[in-house]
Amino acid sequence: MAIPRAAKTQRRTRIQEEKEEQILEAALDVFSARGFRGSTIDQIAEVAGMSKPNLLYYFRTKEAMHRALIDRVLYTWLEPLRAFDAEGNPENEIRSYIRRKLELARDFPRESRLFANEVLQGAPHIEDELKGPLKQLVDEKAEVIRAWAKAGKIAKCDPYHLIFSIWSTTQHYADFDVQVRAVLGQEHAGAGRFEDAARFLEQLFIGGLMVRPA
Amino acid sequence: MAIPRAAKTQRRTRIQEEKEEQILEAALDVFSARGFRGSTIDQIAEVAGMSKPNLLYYFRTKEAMHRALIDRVLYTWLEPLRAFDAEGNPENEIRSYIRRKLELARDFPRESRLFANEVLQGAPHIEDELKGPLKQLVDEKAEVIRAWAKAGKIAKCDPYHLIFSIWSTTQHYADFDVQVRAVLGQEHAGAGRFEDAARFLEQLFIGGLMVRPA
DNA sequence: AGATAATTTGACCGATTGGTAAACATTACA
DNA sequence: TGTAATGTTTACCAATCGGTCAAATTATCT
Repeated sequence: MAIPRAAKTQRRTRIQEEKEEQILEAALDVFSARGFRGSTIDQIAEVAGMSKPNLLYYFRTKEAMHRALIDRVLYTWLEPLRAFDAEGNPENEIRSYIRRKLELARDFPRESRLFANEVLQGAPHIEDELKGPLKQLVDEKAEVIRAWAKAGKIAKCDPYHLIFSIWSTTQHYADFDVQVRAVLGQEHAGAGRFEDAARFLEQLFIGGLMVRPA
Repeated sequence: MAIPRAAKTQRRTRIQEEKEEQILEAALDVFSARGFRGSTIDQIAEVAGMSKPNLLYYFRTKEAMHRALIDRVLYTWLEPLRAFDAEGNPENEIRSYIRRKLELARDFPRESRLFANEVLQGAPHIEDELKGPLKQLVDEKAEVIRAWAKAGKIAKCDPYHLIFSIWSTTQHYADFDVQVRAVLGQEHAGAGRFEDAARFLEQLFIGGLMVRPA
C-alpha cells in the first residue's frame, strides 16, 4: 500500500528527500514564470522529469506544491531585513541591506518572481504571512530606523516607505528583468549591470538619507 | 450574415462601441488580477455581463482582447515620461514625474498590474513594444538627464537606473498593494498613505540627486 | 411593414485541466 | 531470499478550457 509522504514511517526516505527536492526545484521554475493559476502540474512534471501521478504521490495537490515552495522560500527571503542591526552604523546598515537585497535579486530571481506573482495577484495563499510575521518584522525594523532619525543619525523620513522603496528598487531587477534588458539593450549588458545598479542605488539612498555635516 | 467588427461597414456601430468598451473594461479587471494565462474568457464574460460567444463575436480570441487592452493602455502609461521636459528645471521635472507616476499608480492600479503581470511572466506579448518604442523613449530621456548631470544641474548618476528606480518605487504601490496594506495595517490606512509616499519619494530622489550649494 | 444586416444565445466540440484507481515495479529489511 | 512497504506508471475521470456553429433575436433602413 502506498502511503505518501511518510505518514506512517515518520522518517523520510532517501528517495522521498531527493524527489521532493527535484519537484520543488521544477515547481519554482514553473510557478515563478507563469504564476500559480497559469501553471499546470504537467508542466512541472515535465521539468522535473517525472510523470504527473508520480508528482502527485509526493504532493497531493498543486496547492500543496505551491505552499511547500512558499514556506521554504519565505524565510530566506526575509533574511537580509532580519540582519538589519539596530546597533550598527546606519549608513553601513542601509548600504549593506541594499546590496544584500540586490544580490538576492541577482542570484535568486525565481524566488523573487514567485513572490511577485503571488502578491500581484492578491496574495491569496500568503495573506496570513504578510499580515503576521512580515508585518511584525517590518514594524520592528521601522522602529530602529525611526530611532536613528530621531537621534539625528539619518534624515527624518517615513521608515515604512523607506523599506518599501528598497524592496521595490532592488526586486525590480529580478521581477522586471525582461523590461530592464529590453531598455538597456546590448550596450549595457553583462555583469556590469549589477554593479551599475548597486552604485546608483547606494548613491540614491545614502545621498538622500544621510545628514551631511554642515 | 454576421460580420464581426465592422469588416464590411467600415463605420462602427453604437452597439459595437459600447460593447467593446464593456468587454475591455471587464478584461482589464480579470487580466490585471490573474494574468493572461490565469484568466478565462468565461470570467471576463461574467464580469462584462454577457455570454461567452457574445464576447467572441467582438474579439475573436482571448489574445485579441489582451492585445487590444495592451495597445490602449500603453500610450497612457508612458505619458508622464513623455512629458519629461529637457528645457524645464531638473528638480521640478523629476519631482513632477514622480508625482505623476504615483498618481497613475493610485488612479489606475489595474493598468499597472496588467503590465506587471505581463513583464513578470516574460512579456510574451509585448516584447516588441519594450524593445522598440519604450526603449527609444527611455534612451531619449536618459540623454536629457545625462545632459543635466554634465551641466552640473544634478548629481552625476546613471540615468537609466534613475528611471528604473522611479518606475519601481511608484508602481510598487499599485502592484504590491496587498503587501503594502498588510504591512502598514490599519494605523497607516486611508488617503494619507498617498501623501506619505509622495513626500518620502520626493525627499529621497531630490535629496539624493540634487547638487547642494556649498 | 418588410427586408436585410447586426447581435445574441444554447448546444456543442476537441483539448487540456487537476486529480484518481489500480496494476505494476522497486526498494528496504527481516 | 521473501515479503511488506515504497515508488511508478498506464489508463482513466469529471470539469473546464478556448472556440465554433446554427438558429434565434434584435436593430436598422427603406
